[in-house]
Amino acid sequence: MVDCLTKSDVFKGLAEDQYDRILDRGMNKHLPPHQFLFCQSDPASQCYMVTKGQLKLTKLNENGKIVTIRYVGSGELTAAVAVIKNGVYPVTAESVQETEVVGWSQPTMMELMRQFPEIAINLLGVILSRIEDIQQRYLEVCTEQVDQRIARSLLRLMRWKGNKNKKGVLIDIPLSRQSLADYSGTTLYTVSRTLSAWEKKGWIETGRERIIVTDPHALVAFAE
Amino acid sequence: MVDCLTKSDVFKGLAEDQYDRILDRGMNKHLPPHQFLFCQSDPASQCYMVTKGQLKLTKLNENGKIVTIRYVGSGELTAAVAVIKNGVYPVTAESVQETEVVGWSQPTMMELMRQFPEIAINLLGVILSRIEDIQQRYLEVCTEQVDQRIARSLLRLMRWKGNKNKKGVLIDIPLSRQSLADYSGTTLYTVSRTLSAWEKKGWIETGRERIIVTDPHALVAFAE
DNA sequence: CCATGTCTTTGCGCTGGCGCAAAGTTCGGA
DNA sequence: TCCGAACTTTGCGCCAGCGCAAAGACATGG
Repeated sequence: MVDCLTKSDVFKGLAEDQYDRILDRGMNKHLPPHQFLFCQSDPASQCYMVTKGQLKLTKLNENGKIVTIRYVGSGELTAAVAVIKNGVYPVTAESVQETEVVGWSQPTMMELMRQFPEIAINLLGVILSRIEDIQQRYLEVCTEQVDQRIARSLLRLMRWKGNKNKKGVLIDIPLSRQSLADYSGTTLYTVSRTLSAWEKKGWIETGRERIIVTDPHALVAFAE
Repeated sequence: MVDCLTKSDVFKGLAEDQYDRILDRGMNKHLPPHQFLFCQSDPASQCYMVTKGQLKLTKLNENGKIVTIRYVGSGELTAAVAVIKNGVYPVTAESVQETEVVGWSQPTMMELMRQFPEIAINLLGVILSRIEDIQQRYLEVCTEQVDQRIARSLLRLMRWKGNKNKKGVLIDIPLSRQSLADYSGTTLYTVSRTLSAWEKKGWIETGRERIIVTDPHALVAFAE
């Protein structure tokens, strides 16, 4: 039995007891912060649903340069590639904080999809949203200036994991300048300089691995 | 009845007569060059399979800057979003040359997927490959230099639609400097300069909207 | 309370690549 | 055969953003 607040979109439309049975077929795993769940180029054996915490999906090029493809939060599924193809993981998954996941092997997932055809259809929908997200980010990185991209990244993270408090909206994961740079397709230095400028303008408030967006409206306008 | 050389991966595993019946459920469309099949932000009503020619999928940002997401050739499916979600097309599809497609409406596709569950599974596989492609391109545009990206784009197009002849491998679609720039996330000028340099080195041979890769090996090495 | 490691900031110089402008090339149609 | 439109090339100047270096801020454990 797993303590999962958000039921994954992949399993929506299923009855509670069916959902429980599906969870029982999976393997629970617990990850301390900064632990790898799977690595790029490893054979893809399992797909995972995050039940607590969050994963960061990154991709490396030949020269060791890194880029963050997306963050995966509670209730979200990842490594769908392991469900269908006998391939390798195209990305690396690393826990951001303490994180819990449920993993299903390829045969198990196949069996579940046959038993509950909803799942395949839902999975299609989830993956399509993901394509749209990465296509949008591809467009941005090709056509937008660095500071616009940083603004959009912040807004994206804010919508995904923003916690409203008296000061503004806190992005509720440990987020270093380097992490934000990897997520925006730029460098540590440029992120630092840009955030400093925005802090002076009163748009955000920053701390060590912590960002509060105090004026989301200004950021949205800036991102155009 | 449609003259389609390559059967789409989406319909593989189906018997010939089933395939024919599926094609009969679709609507044939013929497009002259540079015609739009559908436009970004239009309600997504149909998904399409290309049976002849090729489509270019592009995406615009707010300032009118354009980027090419991918090319779609004979036998490939596109606008899968129309199958599952009641959303809008996230990209614009434009014919490169004279092109023929078959289109299916959302209800028809849903019905076909229920009748032939293979299709949903195949579709998942196709879409996953597409995610991997765009994720890889996202990595490249974030981490690689412009000339490396142009090299990779050329190689990608070469593998996709290369025709070997005595001189080398001809990329067999009309491909302007501007198109290659849109596909590589750079500008017309930079592409022109880069191709000129490569031509001097004897790696390629160029003409108006035409590129022959005479030394693929050198290009591969350059792209690292 | 200090020590050590990690994260952040900022000055500075450099350069990859953008984009204008203008000339050259190619193609199709009249 | 000539014209005009579309495509391509190249010189030139400029600047956004990179990345080193060095100093500062913050957190954790002994």
